[in-house]
This record gives sequence, C-alpha cells and structure tokens, in this order.
Amino acid sequence: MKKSDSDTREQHILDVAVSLFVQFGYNKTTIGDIAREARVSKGTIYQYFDNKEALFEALLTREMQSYGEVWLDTLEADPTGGTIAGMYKAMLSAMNHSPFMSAMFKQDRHVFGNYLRQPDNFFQRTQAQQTKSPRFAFVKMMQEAGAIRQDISPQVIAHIMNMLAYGLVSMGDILPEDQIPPFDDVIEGIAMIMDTALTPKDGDQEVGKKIVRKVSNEARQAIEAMKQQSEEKS
Amino acid sequence: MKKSDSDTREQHILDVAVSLFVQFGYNKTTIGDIAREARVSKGTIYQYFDNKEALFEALLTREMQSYGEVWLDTLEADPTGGTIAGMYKAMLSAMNHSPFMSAMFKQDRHVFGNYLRQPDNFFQRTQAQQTKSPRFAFVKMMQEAGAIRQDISPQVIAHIMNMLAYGLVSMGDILPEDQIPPFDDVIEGIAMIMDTALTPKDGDQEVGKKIVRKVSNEARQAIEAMKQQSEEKS
DNA sequence: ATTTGACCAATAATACACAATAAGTCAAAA
DNA sequence: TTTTGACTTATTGTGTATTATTGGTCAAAT
Repeated sequence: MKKSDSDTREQHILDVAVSLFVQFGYNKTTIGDIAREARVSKGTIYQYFDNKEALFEALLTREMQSYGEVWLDTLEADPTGGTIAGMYKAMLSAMNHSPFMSAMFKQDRHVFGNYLRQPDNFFQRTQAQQTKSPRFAFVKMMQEAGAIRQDISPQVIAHIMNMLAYGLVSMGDILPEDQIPPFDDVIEGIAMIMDTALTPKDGDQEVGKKIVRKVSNEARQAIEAMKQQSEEKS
Repeated sequence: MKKSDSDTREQHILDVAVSLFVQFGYNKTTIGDIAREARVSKGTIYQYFDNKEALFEALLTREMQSYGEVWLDTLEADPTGGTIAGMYKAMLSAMNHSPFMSAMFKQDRHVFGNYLRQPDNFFQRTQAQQTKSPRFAFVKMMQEAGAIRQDISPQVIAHIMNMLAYGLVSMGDILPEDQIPPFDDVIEGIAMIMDTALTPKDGDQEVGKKIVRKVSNEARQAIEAMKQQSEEKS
C-alpha cells in the first residue's frame, strides 16, 4: 500500500533524526547526516519535509504524542495508577524513556540549538497558552473532589510537581552519575512522598480514580485529534 | 582601628563585586568595573586580592558563610524549626535571599563563566568530597532516630530534597515570571509536603529537634572555623 | 603605610578574505 | 511517480592581521 509505505519511510527518517538530534544537537545534525543514516537521499527528505525546521517540528509533535501514549499505557498497566501519585509516577517514567522529551522539558540548549532562535518556535507558541495548563486543571479537579489535600493551592502543587520533574531530568547535568541514586528508586520515592503528603487519610479513593480515568481518556482523545490533524496537513 | 578599617574596605569591595558578578557574570565583570563602582583604584583591589580568581573565591567562601548564617538564624527564629521540614524551609529561604548562592547551586554558566575553566576550581574541589555529603548524613541521623520515615533510603530523600532546591532556583530560567507562584507560597507548600510525607505520625518530635540543634551547632562551629582559617591566610 | 593611576603584557574582541560545509533545488534516472 | 545526487546558494567555520580591552605591576603621590 502506498500510503503505509511512504508513511513508514517518513517515520524511519524521523527515527533516525531523533537519535541524531539527541546525540549531536540541532546545529550539528545536518540533513545530509540524516539522509545518509536513513539510507535515503537528501531529495527524499525534502519530499516529506519542507525544510529542516519543519522536520524538527514534526519530530516535536511525534515525540510528544508518543510520550503521551507511553504515559497513558504505563498508567493503565499500574494497579496503583488511580491516584495522583500513580499518575505522576507514570508521567515521570514516560519522560525518562524519551531522551528527546527530557531535553524538551529542560529546554536543553545543546539539543535545540539554533532552533530556539526561530522567531515563532514551539516554546514561544506553547508558553502563551500554558496559563491554563492541563496539569494545573487536573490538580484542581482532584482537589475539588477531595482526592488530594486542600490546604495548598493547586497552582503551588502543580508547580512543585513541575519542579520535581525538572529536577529529575536536570540533576544529571550538575552531579556526577555516581552521586545520583537509581532512577526507579527516585521515582518511587517521589511517588511515596506525593502519595503520603497529598492524599487525605479519610479520602475517597474511588473518586480520584474516576477523575484520573476521565482525564486520561480526554488526553487520549486529544492525542488522536492531534494525530489526525498532522496527517491532514500532508 | 586599622584592622577594622581595612576590613570594611575589603568587605565593601566584595559587596560591589558580588552584585556585579550576579548581574554581568564573571567574564563581563572587570577589575576596573569593580574598582570604579567601589570608588577605589585597581591597585587597591590588588592590595587585598592576589588576582581576579582569588577575589572571586573569597566571594564564594564569604557568600557561603553568610548563607549558612542566614540559614541558621532563620532556623532559630522559626518555632517549627525543630523538624526536618523546618530545617529544609530555612535552607530554601536562605538560598533565595542570596542570588549568588542560587547561582552557585545551579552552577549558573552565565554568572560563573570562565571561572569554571580554571583547572582546580571550587566545584571540582568540593564535588570530590561531596560523597559523604552533610545533607545525606543529616537525613540518615534523623532516620535512625525515628524522626523521619524509614521506608525510603536516605540517599533518595536527600536527592529529592536536592532536586526541589534545584528546581526552585532554576524554574525562573524556563518559565515566565507570571507562571510561577509566589516564592513563599512554594516554600510553604514544600515544607508542608515534606512534613506530612516524612514525619511519622507516632514519631517523637523532641528527638528530631535535638538532632537539628546538634547539627546546626556543628554547622555554626564549622562556619567559625572556616572564617578563622580565611583570616589567617591574609 | 596606603593608595593611586599611568603603564605594560597578555588576552580577547573585530574585521575580513577565503575555504568548507550545509540547506535547499531540479533535471534526469529508476 | 518517486527517488536521486550533482548543483546552486546561503551559511558557517578558519586563519590571520589588527585593534581594543583587561589583568596585573610599580614608581610616585598622599
């Protein structure tokens, strides 16, 4: 089938591209490098992507979608997934499985390089609409339902969760590896702390699970919508 | 008195230097700038400091000492200071009051610039001995005394505390200001979370306070020792 | 004794010619 | 049609001569 064939080729190019971008960064990864590594010619790459920036942005959305899917799959596979701690743990775990997403989250200047100089790049576009962040909305819902403690503002909780995620992916840059505990231990520790600290003793577990299920379903639909949108463009 | 007079002059130079270094960074702050701003000549600066690097390192130790003192003072002023959360809160608060310490903690490449290229700089010197970090030792003591929960390893707890501190000083670099909740709210939130999560319900509050007192006394003595050591050199 | 600022040597910034590489195109081949 | 790679153009990197700035010194002034 034609569509699927060209689709796998496009995906293969992106597969190669993501590993090169993560390893050498935006500036030092050339279209020629990607072509050679993907065993296609430069012309073929320009068949699928208008220019380097467009290729990179295609990568951004693909990796975000993939990250979202891994997150939700991890969440479903986890029996304790119905709590805020479980949801957060799944998020951190998914982030850790994608070096590109980690780089995105910490706005790694090595990986993103001159892309950040683009006048209308991804970060500037998203930061404007981030005011009503989905993470903040989720925390607020959980709070209103009584699934997490109410004596800290949802903004602060969401921000602390952000800080932890940022710290998780960034500490490797300032500490030598042997001073960082195993990743899974840290994630487990964070989850336990969040769980103990945020879940009220007398809380209704089921309410939280319902919200998690609702939010994750919405997220899945949003990812699907995003996918179809990007397919229509091509 | 002569000693005190030259001492205040030296301190004044350092006062000027720290604000310039924080604002313009190591590379872009010249000895001439510091001299002009401090209303002394370049020669006078070289009277007190052998070279630019020595001046900068004098600043490092002074700011660390000052930070330690602010930390301990905040701790003593806080009625809830006897808990691990109180101790941590005081630390974060002290860090926030010193832009230079914040820069140090995140190893800010803008502020530290070429100083980091020095073969035997501060970070390389301290990182070697950091394996038996005082923060880790403190967590371990608290744990052994039953003042904090024992089902997470002290390494992981200390590391999570590090991550939060790092996130606190670094988030300003990747998020616009209006998306970051007020600093004090975040600190309070962290303290509440740490307190709920780490302090056992059936724990003995007094034991923890004793340890905090012991550790902070040791810290004070260490600071004093450091001060005298740096005075002897001159 | 201290402090100063003109002075010197070393380092860093600037300019520019030119070489090398990369982005992007397109007629020809598959 | 789709793919290719030689080709053009734009960008970046390199070597270097020159200028400007800065770290550091020291004889003279305070």
